[in-house]
Amino acid sequence: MKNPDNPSETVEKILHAATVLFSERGFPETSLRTITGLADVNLASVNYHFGSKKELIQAVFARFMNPFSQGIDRRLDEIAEREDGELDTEALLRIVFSSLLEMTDSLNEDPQRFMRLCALAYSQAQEHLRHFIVANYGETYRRFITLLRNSVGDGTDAEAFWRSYFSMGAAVFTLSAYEPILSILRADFGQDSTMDEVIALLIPAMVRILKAKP
Amino acid sequence: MKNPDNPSETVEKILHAATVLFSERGFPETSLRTITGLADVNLASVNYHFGSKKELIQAVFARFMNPFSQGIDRRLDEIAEREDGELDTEALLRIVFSSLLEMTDSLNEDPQRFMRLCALAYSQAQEHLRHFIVANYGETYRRFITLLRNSVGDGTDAEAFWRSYFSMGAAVFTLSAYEPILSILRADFGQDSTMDEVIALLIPAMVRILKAKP
DNA sequence: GTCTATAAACTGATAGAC
DNA sequence: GTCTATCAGTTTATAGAC
Repeated sequence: MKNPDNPSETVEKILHAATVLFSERGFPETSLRTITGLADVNLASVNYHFGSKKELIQAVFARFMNPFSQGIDRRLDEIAEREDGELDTEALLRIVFSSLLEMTDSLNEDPQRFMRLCALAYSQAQEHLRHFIVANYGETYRRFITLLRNSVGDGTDAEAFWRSYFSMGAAVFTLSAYEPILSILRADFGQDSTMDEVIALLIPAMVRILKAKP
Repeated sequence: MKNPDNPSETVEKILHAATVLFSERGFPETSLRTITGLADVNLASVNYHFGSKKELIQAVFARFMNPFSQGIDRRLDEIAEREDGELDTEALLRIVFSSLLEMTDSLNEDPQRFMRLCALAYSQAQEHLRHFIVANYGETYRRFITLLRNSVGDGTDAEAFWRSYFSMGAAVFTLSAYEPILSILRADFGQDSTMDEVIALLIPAMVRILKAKP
């Protein structure tokens, strides 16, 4: 992007439209024409402002990931400063989810959309995107995962490693498909759940996966 | 397909090549030219044998899903016939995983490939595919999910419902990304895990998610 | 059933006027 | 910074010869 610190109105319109369309259809299924059409800007403006479609995809992620990783780092810093800094498994998971919701709230975007983009980043042929994410946010990720490993207690490294992916899968899968799953719950049981309620069920479930057997 | 019961060699070559390429790149990223090139058949043969790219995608799924759902039904039938038919949560999960591995083994395909196709079916714009799966295999799914619900004990329906999706996410996410996750385990810990070992860790983790609190 | 050739419709990207 | 027009490359799908 030409000037990431002061995005023009056109840039913001493109980023929002791209977020909506990418999360609903996937990256290759969404053409630049569809994005510029929804954003009501000229087709050529994507290449002018972002350079290419790949760089637009990365910019969409950076818009979410920058405040998200900063939120996690800030919360970890605050706890590290305190003498009695508690860092049990549940507290660490709460840090992630509160950072996630704070970020989507301040961007005025749906958390499900961001989770869906994350799922797409790992299920579609977007090698450039995974490299971009690891290169820019890998440090915060490694800091967190080390703390998480220390919080889950004994057990072999390989066990703890796979359990962390089991719990990540539970979270990413459920939250990225939140709306369709919810519509099944409504149809089959006539019930409803807010995302806060789902996260309240999800956190203890993740703790139970992550913790070594009692 | 013209004659699903006796697929020609051309049809089988196309289905295998499509399985490999779709699972590695996703559906829209894989062109019919790439598929017919790898299968070493003529470009026009896909439209001749399957009608369209959409129907090819559905045929790829049917090849896996038919023996998979039949395997689950057969095992459930066998247990239902026995007087002492045990149907606890772990036994039900073992039925799914043994049906999965039996199916991929008899097709001589990689289970990870099939799990990756499943993840893609729900993360890409393939509405037609999700309809196809629900229409053709929904009955076995509902039979299984009812037994699973009965096995997990008390708790509200909404809780049990969300927990079943948490555990499904843990399984689909981990197994569909088995190779890339394994390469991280090798790089960071110098360790290795077979898929059988991962499933052996996964089943108790899923049971712990599914079961209401002790 | 298999092939070639081609239609018809997209795609991302860019040159150049304003 | 925005626009039109267009290029060059791709895609799925099909018509028609063999």
